[in-house]
Amino acid sequence: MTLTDISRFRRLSRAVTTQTGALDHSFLGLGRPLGTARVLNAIGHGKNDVGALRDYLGLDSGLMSRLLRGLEGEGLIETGPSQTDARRKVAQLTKAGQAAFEQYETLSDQSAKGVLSRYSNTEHLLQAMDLVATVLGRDQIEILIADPDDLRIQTCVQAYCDELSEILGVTFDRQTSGDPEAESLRTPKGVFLLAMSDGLPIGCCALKGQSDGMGEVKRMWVSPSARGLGLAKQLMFQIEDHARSLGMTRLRLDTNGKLTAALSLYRNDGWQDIPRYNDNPYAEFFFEKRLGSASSIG
Amino acid sequence: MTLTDISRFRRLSRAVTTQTGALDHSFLGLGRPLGTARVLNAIGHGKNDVGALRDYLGLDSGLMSRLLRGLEGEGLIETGPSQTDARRKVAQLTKAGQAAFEQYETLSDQSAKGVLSRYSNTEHLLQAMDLVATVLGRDQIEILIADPDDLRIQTCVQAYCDELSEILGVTFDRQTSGDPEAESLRTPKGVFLLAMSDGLPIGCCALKGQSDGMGEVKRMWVSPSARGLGLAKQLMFQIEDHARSLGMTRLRLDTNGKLTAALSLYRNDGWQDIPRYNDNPYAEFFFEKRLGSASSIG
DNA sequence: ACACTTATCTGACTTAAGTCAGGTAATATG
DNA sequence: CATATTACCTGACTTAAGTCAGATAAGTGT
Repeated sequence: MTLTDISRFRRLSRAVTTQTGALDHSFLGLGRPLGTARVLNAIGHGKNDVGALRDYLGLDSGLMSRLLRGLEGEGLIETGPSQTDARRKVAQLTKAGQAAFEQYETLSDQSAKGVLSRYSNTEHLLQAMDLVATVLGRDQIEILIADPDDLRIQTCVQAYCDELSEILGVTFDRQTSGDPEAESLRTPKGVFLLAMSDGLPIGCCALKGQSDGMGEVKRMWVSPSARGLGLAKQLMFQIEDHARSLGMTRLRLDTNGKLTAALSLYRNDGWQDIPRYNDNPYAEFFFEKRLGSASSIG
Repeated sequence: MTLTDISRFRRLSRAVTTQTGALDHSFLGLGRPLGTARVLNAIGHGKNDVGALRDYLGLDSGLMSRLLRGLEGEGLIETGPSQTDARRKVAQLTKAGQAAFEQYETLSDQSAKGVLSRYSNTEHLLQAMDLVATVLGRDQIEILIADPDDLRIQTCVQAYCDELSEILGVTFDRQTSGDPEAESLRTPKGVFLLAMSDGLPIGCCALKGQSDGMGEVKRMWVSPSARGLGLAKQLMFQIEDHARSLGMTRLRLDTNGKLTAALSLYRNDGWQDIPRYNDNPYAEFFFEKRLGSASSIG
């Protein structure tokens, strides 16, 4: 790590503080203090539970209470006890609150448009932004179990297919590659993991349940903007954990020789080369891993 | 512009607010309020003039005064009247102030290192950060006149040569290409423009004075991180303005066919193809532009 | 039913930040 | 030289933000 690298990063940091400072400041243009505006926006974005709100915004419970009271006084929100636990409170936007929220949204969108229009190669810029945001927000990457039919999973799988088509130089057809039945990717047979970073799906990995304690790993994909962070390894680790808790003892997967990063991931992670076990025309390498026992899912 | 583009940008914005919020917050770890810390850091970074400080940090004169008094009370700075104008004040770090400043610097460096170490392809990440920072900080790009021997100019010219070598596939030698005498690039004969974005040199362009109202444009270069912002056009516009005010009536330049962006810039900007006028072996295209009269340098 | 925990509220604080109307000394201008 | 103007200072304010110690009501475990 050279000194110049650091100064280059700090340049981004400064640029970004200024810019987002300006963004936040623009919120003040609507006449509400920043704290109040933040609460209003968080509620607008679907954070209704007061406890979750406090957590998300990092506010003291006393302060939170007062801010909510203020918004209530302005007629922008309504609060009431949670249905499941009357100690908890939930907040909702009133019609007036929805209107105020949309003002903020419009402002924010305009600001974003303004920045994006400054640069001619928008896609290039957005990719850079994706990468920076993913790296800065790394702590907030969360891996969750999703349904195979979930729209976010579909987005990932589509990206996976598009990318394979490009790398292999032929159209990658899901059916031909042996697209698993959705049912075999749901609990209790299997599982579909989805990696999310601040609302954006950035990776997935499926575990397909078979018989005799055998499982197959499919659709391992990590978005280009999230590569180099060790996400694939993390996904694989969790897949193995799930496999164990589903009673599986062996895992298999197939892959293509052009996916060198995947090959080295598997080989460094205890997978053994085995002979072809299916007729997937895109597959050139086949791996198996025997699972040990002890483990836990964090 | 699609909705997704906007949401992708806003994702960066959020990630970055959080991160830089954390960065700023780390400043609080040293027990000084943010305002005080900002003033101390600004002075440490060479902003000594109190008026310039106020301007830079956007503070009210009363507040500024109090913050300075506080730092003085802690023994971290010393202030005194400016030598040129006794109404003005200048502030300097004391030995203790220097030590405190370095604590902040160390903290900031560590934080930057931490983020950079999260991602394996550091250069790729830094390029993305450069691009984002440049776009976000576009308003702060400033073009100034620099001496040909200025280190920042040398950095740009070196990058220019390296890049040409790569594009042309042969080592680009400055001497062979007709490296101009430094004197012909200084006022009153010519000018060397330097584009800076928040402390980083991101582009340059030289105007070489010749005889008979003739000038030659040399060393037009814009950093990859700053392309697509129209900076080359801006540089060229200012070069032409300087040429006029130096009494020039015609400009020439040569370029290589592989530099397609440059070719279209010149052709769209009123330059006429002319026959070869020198023996620069790297040059394949030659242009001339006749300068009109009225103009001003903003 | 009992003590205990949890989620939110309230009132009384503190601190940071910023605003504004003069005040003073140095400098610029006619 | 008298009269602005400028740069900074001071004191009296306001607002936003945050802290903390109870209070209250709802839920939990034995």
